[in-house]
Amino acid sequence: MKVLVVEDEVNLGTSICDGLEAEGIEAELVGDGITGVERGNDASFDAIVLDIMLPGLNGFRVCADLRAAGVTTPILMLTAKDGELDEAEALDTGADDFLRKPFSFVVLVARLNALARRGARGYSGILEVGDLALDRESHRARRGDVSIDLTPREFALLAILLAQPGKAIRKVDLVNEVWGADFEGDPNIVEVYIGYLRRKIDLPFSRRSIETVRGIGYRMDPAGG
Amino acid sequence: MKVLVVEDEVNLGTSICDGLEAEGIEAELVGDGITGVERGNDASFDAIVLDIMLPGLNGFRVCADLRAAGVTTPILMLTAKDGELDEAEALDTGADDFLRKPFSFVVLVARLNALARRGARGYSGILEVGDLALDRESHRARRGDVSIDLTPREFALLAILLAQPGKAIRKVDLVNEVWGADFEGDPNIVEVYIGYLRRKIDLPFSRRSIETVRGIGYRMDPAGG
DNA sequence: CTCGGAGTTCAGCCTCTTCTCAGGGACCTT
DNA sequence: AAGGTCCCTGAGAAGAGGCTGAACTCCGAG
Repeated sequence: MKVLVVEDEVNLGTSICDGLEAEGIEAELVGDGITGVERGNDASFDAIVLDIMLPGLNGFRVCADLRAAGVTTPILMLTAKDGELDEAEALDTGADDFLRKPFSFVVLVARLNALARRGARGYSGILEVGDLALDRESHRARRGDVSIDLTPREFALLAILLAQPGKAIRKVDLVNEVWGADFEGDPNIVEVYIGYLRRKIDLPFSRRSIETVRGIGYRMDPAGG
Repeated sequence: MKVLVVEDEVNLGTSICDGLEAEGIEAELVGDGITGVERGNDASFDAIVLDIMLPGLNGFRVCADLRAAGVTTPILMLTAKDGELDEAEALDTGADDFLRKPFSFVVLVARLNALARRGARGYSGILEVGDLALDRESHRARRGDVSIDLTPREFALLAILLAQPGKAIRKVDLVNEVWGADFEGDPNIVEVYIGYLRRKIDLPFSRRSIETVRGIGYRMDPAGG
């Protein structure tokens, strides 16, 4: 197993690499986004760990560029603790997983193993459940042959639901993922946006793909509605 | 049954061990992560209770190290009250189950019994007895192929019963687990909710999985009805 | 500057859940 | 068989949770 680490903070980067090698994982460190894109094209990596804050190109850009270049290596993004929308945006730009800083090293290794196990088929650019699909590249949803425009918030929310079909996701988790952990507004915002989504992806098609789990949150029907 | 408890807080650790021994479970206490890894390699333990906050190695690390060393003993992690992400990470690093602090002792014993019974098979997120299953992820029950929606109260109650199939559980314990120790309403509430559950999981299937133990409480038929 | 889209807040309405209560039934003891 | 205790269940009140339309802010495009 061989991993590319793109991280400009030298201390963090070297400690990640040292730790990975202690686990028997080969690790290569690069310190900026441009080099990251260059090295990322090397198909011999089993996974890429990518910080968001980078000199040159930021992590989102690196990720998007790699995907645009046809690289399918699994990418795990390191997001800032208080970075609102970072995580949804990470998935949005083609990352396969993310880890919020500060993160536990053990968890990093576990996630990398999981990603590498899934291999390159993990990333398709499209999240699909039944006839409902979310295309990260065109930033739109599709129900069958019908394209659906979504706002960024709607997109982020739907991405979280589609990533775990069948799983009931608590409202507070949805807020954390889409609006950020430091969101202090009205939690009712989730219901409002679920309402928007239903009017776009369910009502016009007489479907009920987003199920309410009263007292908990929402669940994506694994059959897509 | 023999359990290893890894907990640095001496009061909590000894009270867990004393409580377990009162239940006829042999318990051994160690106070730091490094000793935890050493003792955890002893295959004679039927389960390991592991706190996350530990001196030396934290709980995630202990868990990962044990798994890396090929130890398959079921591990139950104790997670902080407000650490929602801890639980996902616990499962990620190889734990079989988790319990959020502060926890009820009865639940701890129940979970340990469930884990030990399952043995090294691992945590699936699903409690299953006969053809009756409780899926914690989708937050639903299933009888055969039929999905059953449950309210949060019904879900919690059924979870307790399913965790200890065949064991008669006292009504007062059910109240404590589901409604909390400070519940001061009508104890008849248990009967009412047992009734709700029966109407959802038994009557439509002509089963009798929840048995009344007169004068005591209720028991889950280990055959699932 | 104006317009429109996106994001958010809020209040009212409606539905479902929770809980209480009381009557009747089941079971046990004497 | 009588009486007592325990359990079951239907009805309904109270309240929490969820949905939605309306209005407001913010911001960028034209």
